[in-house]
Amino acid sequence: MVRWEPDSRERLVQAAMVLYGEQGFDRTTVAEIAERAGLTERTFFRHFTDKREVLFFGAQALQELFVTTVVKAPVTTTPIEAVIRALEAAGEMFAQRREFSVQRQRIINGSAELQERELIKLSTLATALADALRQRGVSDPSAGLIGEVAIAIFKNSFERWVSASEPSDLGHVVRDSLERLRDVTAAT
Amino acid sequence: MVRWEPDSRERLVQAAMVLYGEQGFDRTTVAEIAERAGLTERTFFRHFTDKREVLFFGAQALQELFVTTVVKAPVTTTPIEAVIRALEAAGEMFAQRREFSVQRQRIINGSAELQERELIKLSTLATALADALRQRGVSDPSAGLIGEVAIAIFKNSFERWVSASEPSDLGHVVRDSLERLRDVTAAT
DNA sequence: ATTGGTGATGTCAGGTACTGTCATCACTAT
DNA sequence: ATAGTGATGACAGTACCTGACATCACCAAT
Repeated sequence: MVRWEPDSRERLVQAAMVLYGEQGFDRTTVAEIAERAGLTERTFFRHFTDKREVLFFGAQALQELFVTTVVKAPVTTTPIEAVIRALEAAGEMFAQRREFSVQRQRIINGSAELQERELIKLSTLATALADALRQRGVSDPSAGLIGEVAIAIFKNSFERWVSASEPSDLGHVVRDSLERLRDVTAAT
Repeated sequence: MVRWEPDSRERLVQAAMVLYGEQGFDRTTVAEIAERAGLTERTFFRHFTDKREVLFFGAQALQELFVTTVVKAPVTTTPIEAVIRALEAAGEMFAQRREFSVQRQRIINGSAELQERELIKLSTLATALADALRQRGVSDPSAGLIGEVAIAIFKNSFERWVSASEPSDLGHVVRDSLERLRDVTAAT
């Protein structure tokens, strides 16, 4: 007889998604989540540092995808192009989980606390991108700026992609945003 | 005999800055702050929604400055130029409080929680900027993008300005970042 | 087969952030 | 005088999160 059911982590994520979706993040307690997953509150906090983190377990994978895409781009690729390719690669990753992404975003948009967490994850991504660019020899101040702007594009594109009535290609939205940025920043 | 000393709000801000600076944000309790200000914990939470907000009381003024600068810019001004002017105006505001800004930023950089709060304030600024641009007739998707990118530039510039050994002009740093962005996004 | 170590979980006690509710009382207007 | 107001205090309670120790299926070595 097994002492515990396996995949407790996944069960906690499932339970949290359902409850956050049904009652909202604020009105869901960690005790409820744990109970629904057949576990204890204490165990929840062994798997996730806090109540919010349960929705952001995928962030590290995304960051790794970003970084390796940038680092592995051909030497002739311009910095901005390398970064845009990384965003496109992320697009493919999200394409397979559109429904999940939409639900998750709905939950996040319903809670200021969750939005804060999302923003700091994106900020970490920006820093990671900047580091990857420096590895490619991009100058220090430019790397930081490109990282930030890339994330601005990503955020903007992702918002549009998630809220679109017709499922579209995130990669295309990203390209479109870059074009728009060029138009808009062009000197008069 | 007066029942209470005046300026309780300011006293709380003062006390919080000192204690956060001395012991760090995490190891400071609201009870300590209140005691140092000669008040109770409950009163702290009447003035500020949470422990972090005490460091962000100036955000609204900054936002108003941003928005009015953008809205009042001459009709002939391009969107990106209007936004950059707003950042420069903010630069003048910060110039008079450089020491305070440096100390405040040191505190924020020492706490992940405070960084989250700062990011959502900046995000709100981006939205406000986008709204102001729409008022100027900028198309919907562009307005959002410009707002985000403007904030990316601001964040980047402010970081450099605060960490510079020699006090510099924030407005110049902003201009410099925009130039850099143009170079970097230019199509090959 | 026995033994002992390991790792995931449970149990319990406690700290701190934050909230709701009611009491207090200088000040103000009538 | 009197009643109303507004900022504060007092106190109880909830929920997030942590530290410390106990439990016990599983596994490896003897």
